[in-house]
Amino acid sequence: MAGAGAAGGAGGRAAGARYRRLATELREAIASGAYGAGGRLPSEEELAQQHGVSRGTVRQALAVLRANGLVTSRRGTRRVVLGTARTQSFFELLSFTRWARALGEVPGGRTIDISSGPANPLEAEQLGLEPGTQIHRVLRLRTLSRVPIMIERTIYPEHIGAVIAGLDPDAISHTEPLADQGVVFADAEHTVDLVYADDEDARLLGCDPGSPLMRERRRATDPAGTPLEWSDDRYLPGTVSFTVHNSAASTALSRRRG
Amino acid sequence: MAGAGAAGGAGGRAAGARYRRLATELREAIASGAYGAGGRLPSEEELAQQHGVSRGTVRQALAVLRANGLVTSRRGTRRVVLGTARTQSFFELLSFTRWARALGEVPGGRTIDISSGPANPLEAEQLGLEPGTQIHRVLRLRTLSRVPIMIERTIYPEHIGAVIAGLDPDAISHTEPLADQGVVFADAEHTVDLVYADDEDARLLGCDPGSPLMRERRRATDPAGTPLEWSDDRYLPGTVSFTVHNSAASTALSRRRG
DNA sequence: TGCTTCAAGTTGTACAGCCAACTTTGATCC
DNA sequence: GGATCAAAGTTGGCTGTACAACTTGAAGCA
Repeated sequence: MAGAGAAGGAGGRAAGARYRRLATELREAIASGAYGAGGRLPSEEELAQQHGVSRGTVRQALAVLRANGLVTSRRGTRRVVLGTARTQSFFELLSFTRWARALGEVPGGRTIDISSGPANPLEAEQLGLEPGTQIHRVLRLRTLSRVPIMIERTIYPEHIGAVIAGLDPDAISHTEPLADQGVVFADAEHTVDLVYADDEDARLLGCDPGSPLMRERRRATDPAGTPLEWSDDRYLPGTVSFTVHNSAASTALSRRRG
Repeated sequence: MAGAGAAGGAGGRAAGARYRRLATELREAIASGAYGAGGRLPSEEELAQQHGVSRGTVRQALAVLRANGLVTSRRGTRRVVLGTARTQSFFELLSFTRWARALGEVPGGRTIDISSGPANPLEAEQLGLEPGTQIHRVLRLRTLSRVPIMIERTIYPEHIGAVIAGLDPDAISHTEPLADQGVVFADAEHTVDLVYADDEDARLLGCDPGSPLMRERRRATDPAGTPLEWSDDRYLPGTVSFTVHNSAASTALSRRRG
């Protein structure tokens, strides 16, 4: 069996690459407590034989768990289980709706304003376009179980905005219909800081002007690096926190001045 | 030349693994604009020949850049340069001193209080110890160019605290001496949210009690997953922001309720 | 012009093997 | 009893090979 290939070879019953499926299986096994809290994983060789794959494929799967902070990884000893699970996915961070549902809460959204027009220089830079290019703007109030939580100001390039504009105005999720239309979100950059509510923020969120808010600014791109959306989300205090795992091996987090 | 091995084989002049050195070289090449903004990288095969390594090693190096959000990565086309550079390292996030120096500012620290004693239940959980175990506590005011920026409350398990206690009280960095003593920081989990200054915060930072602060709570561990420190850092508004890059392939960021 | 088809180029996935570096354990020795 | 050393076990690192999946641009055709 030299060179089985990705989907054409032996397995091929489910979707995705073999190592991804293996990573999911291992994540679920850990979550179910199969190895215990703080327990040791089987050796790479054992896992390879158990699942009928090569050691290289096992290592790819384990690298995923490692990056998510689920297991340790050091030379000389078997891997140790750290967190029992972290179901959080890339999309739960991108989509307010997905996130809320994963929490077991009821997401809501009221579209305050929707418009399109030429991008000002700032907006153009955020979306990597030339100033004056047509863009779409959406302002929405987001709720959890009918309670206002966050105010969301998003801008889209024209080809994305056209899809958004065609949606049901009462649609709760905007991200999911995009995915259905074949728009692929691949990367995102999130910046978190503290700002003070302006008059519009205060009116919509029901707080005082000048009161503090958690701000998350986000730029999402497709696999080619082309910006798909840029958003400025402002949360009422006490409603969210952001958690990051990083390691000496792979760092994606940074602290910035101001 | 089948199976050259890590440091024993051909190269071996500098420190670290071959793919890490290659990743650094590529990062610097990108930062210097060698491939232009938005330019294309050479193919994996070309890079392999240019640097005298196998394609597998090139791919390991590129995976690092990918995780840092420096380049795209999609099947069928050459990689495209995204960000021009992100020198930020794991340690600049861990160490206030390292971070400040990378910014070109002068870091300062005044130790307000240092003590040791048995851990209360909360502290014990944060460090993964039994309640009542001896721990060390440090309270410090951090400054940039003599201006107060942040208040830092850190606790250490005994074996680390012993090293801290032996330091010069005026030492600016605590993390760096630990590294010199052979303490290896491998992983960290950071949680960012918004809190209101208590009386102590306000007195030390020179703000009003109840005024908003950015809080970063951090747990750092060694390669085996054993906690080395737990810290609660509170920044004055407008002094910092936190940025994260994540992708559908590897997610380490999550948003949480409250 | 506009469309399809094809071929070349590039990255993704998977396999196999080898050695190095490190951890742990147990045996040996003093 | 305690320190030292050897061996086994495990992960890290690197190479080589093969094929699949995808992107792109050019050729060909209507």
